[in-house]
Amino acid sequence: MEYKGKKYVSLKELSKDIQVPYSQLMHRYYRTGDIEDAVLWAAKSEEKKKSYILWNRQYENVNSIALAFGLNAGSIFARLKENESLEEIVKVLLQKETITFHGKEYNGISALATAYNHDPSIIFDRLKYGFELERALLQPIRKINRPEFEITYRGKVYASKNELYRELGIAGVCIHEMMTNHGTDFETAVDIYWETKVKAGIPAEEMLSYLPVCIIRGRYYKTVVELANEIGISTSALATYKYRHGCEGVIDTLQAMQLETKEGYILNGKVKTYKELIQMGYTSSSYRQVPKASIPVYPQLQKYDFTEGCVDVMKIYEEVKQEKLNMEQGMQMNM
DNA sequence: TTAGTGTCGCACTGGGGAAT
DNA sequence: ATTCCCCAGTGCGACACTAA
Repeated sequence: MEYKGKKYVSLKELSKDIQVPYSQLMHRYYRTGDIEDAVLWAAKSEEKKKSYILWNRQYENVNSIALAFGLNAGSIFARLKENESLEEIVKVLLQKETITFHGKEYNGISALATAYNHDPSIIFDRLKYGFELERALLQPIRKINRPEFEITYRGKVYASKNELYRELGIAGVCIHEMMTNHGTDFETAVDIYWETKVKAGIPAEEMLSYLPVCIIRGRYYKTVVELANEIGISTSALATYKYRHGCEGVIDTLQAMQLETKEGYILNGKVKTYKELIQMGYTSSSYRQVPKASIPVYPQLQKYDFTEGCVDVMKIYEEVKQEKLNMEQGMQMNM
């Protein structure tokens, strides 16, 4: 074969001569039959491989690096665009652990975007075409003027779906996910989110990229794990109680758990359980002489108030979702 | 409480079209 | 060339639930 005017007896010889990996060259060449293209492709693949070498270790892609170091891949991507070395990026990110912007720490770009009341998708988009964080977050979003993107929701006209997301403070991914996971149409998906948001008392201007499990006096709990950790109870205890007692949400479960009491025995001013008394040498008849008292099963919960300012968002969401899905089904039945 | 199980959704990723 | 828009994924860890 011939490459750049020079003749070679084999691909192998060519690969050796121009220092391009043989297997990639062969792979491409036998599919396209174009030697120029194959060389470019093979060289590029080699270069790409090299670009993901970090501390003498080869990675498939940025995602695997992010995974290996517990970092946000998006942050690495954004910095790679600034031509920083991979080493430097990871080092810096490892030190910070989270994304720092204007002196505040955020757990990922998505959290940062919503903190600035942006739909994360537009921030991802902007980063994709090279915006730096500052610009991506602060530059106003241009108005668009394309009638084909216009959409009407509850009588109001929005220039695009994205504008509707911004106005209602619901990230597009939420709507998209609802549509794919529950097979709803666009309007029903928006209805479900919007109504949940309103009923939960979350202001429209607050952008949501997820629904919190619950809100307790202004604090959003993203997961049950987060809540359980904070109040000092295991998630399994919470889940089991909920399951066994048929509770509807996390808040009513906690309320019920708070009221749960068991028999205790007062000994020298301290509360002992039946089991402890037996271990201490009491017999099945003598322990009955010890004065009894009713004590809470979950003492760690007693100091919390789960009624005032508590919103069980997941419960509201489930109710609204069921109602809307039934309504949608009813509509289809009538048609 | 731990273990098992199956599902879900977070946080992107990617790619194309068109107005600006 | 840039910057919006749209849609369509997707990996995998986190999750809820259940049982023992």
